[in-house]
Amino acid sequence: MELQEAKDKFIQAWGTFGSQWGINRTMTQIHALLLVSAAPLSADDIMEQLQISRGNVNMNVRDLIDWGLVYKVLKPGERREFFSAEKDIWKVFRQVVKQRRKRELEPVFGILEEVLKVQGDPKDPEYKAFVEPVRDIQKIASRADSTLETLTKADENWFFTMLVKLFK
Amino acid sequence: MELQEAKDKFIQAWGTFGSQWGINRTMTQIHALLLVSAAPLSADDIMEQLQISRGNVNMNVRDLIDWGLVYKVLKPGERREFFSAEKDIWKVFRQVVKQRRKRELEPVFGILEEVLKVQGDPKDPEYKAFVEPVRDIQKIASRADSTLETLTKADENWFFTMLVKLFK
DNA sequence: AATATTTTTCAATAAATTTTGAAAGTATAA
DNA sequence: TTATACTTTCAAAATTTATTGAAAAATATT
Repeated sequence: MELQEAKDKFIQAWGTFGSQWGINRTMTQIHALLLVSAAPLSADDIMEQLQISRGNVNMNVRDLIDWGLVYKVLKPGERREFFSAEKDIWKVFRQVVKQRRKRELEPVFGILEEVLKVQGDPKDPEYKAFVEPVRDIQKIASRADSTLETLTKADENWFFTMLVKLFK
Repeated sequence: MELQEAKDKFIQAWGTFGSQWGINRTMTQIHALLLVSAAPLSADDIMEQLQISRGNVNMNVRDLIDWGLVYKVLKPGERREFFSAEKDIWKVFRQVVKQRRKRELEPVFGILEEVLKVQGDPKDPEYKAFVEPVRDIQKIASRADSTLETLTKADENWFFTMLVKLFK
C-alpha cells in the first residue's frame, strides 16, 4: 500500500469513528490529517487535501483548538497560520475524556441530583420504579466519573502500571 | 417536584445525553421511559407518552431489543406486546460497552492493522509521521479494548473491588 | 375462511446538522 | 494611506438523519 493511500484510509476511518461517537466527521478528519502530517499545514493545505471549503476548515480547526487537540504554529517570515496536532496520543486521549466529562457528564449529574429531589411515598411502586434506577445510575456514573478524573490527571506510566496491577 | 415532572426531566436528559454520544435521541428516550416505568408498556403507551408515531416506536424498540436493553413481555390474555427495560444498570452499562466495542471498535482495529502494512523507508520523515501516531493509537486502543472486554465479562462486585484496590 | 387486531415496512416528508462561499473583518506591507 | 494577504462570519444551500403514516404483512379470533 502507498503512503498516500494509507493516509486516506486512516483519515476516512477516523472520520467514521468520530461521527459514530457524536463528533463532527470533518473535525475528526482534519484531526487525523494533522496527526499524520510531518509538517504543520495551512488552511489551504487542509482545504485541498480534504476537498472542503475555507469556512469549514476555519470552524473545525477552531473547535479542535478549543478541545486542546490542535495548535497554531507560526512560521517565521510567513504571514499565514499553520496548524499542527498534538502527537502524544495519550495526551489526546486524556484531553478528549477531560473535555467530554466537563461538557456532557457534568450536566447529567446535575439533572440526576435534581430529579432525585422528587417527592413521594417510598412505599409507592411508581415512586420506587423511578427512584431506584435513577439512584443506581447516579451511583455507577459517579464511580465511572471519578475513575475518569483520576485517569485525566494521571500520566501514561501510571495508567500502564495500573493495568499491569489489575490483570496480573 | 412531582413524579411525572421528574420522569419527564429524566427522559429528556437521557435523550440529550444519548444523542451527544451518537445514539438516536428517541431510542434513548424510549429506553429511559421503560427504565422508570413500574410496569411494561405497549407500543400505544410509548406513542402517547413520548408523542411519537407508531413506526418510530417500532423501529427504536427493535433496536433496543437488538442492543439487549429491552425485552418483550407477553401478558396472558393480552394480544398486544409489552416492553420492559433491563433494570440492572450495571448490566445495561456492560451491554452497551459490549455492543459498541463489537460494532465500532473492532472495525477500527481492522483498519489500523491494514494501514500499518504500508510500504516505506523507516528513515523517511513522512513515513515516520504516519506510522508512529498510528502505532501509538493501536497500542493505546488495544489496551483500552482489553480493559473493556474484561469489564464486560466481570460482575459488579469485581468492578468495585478493582476500584477500591486502585484508589486506596 | 373471513374478519379483526396488531406489527412491520418503507417511500415520502420533516427536522437537524453540516457545508459552502461571498462579504466583512483584520493585520501586514508597500 | 492604500493595497494585499489572510481569517472570520454567517445566511443560504446541501446533505444527512430521523420521523411519519398509510399500506402490507403477520397473527389471532370468530
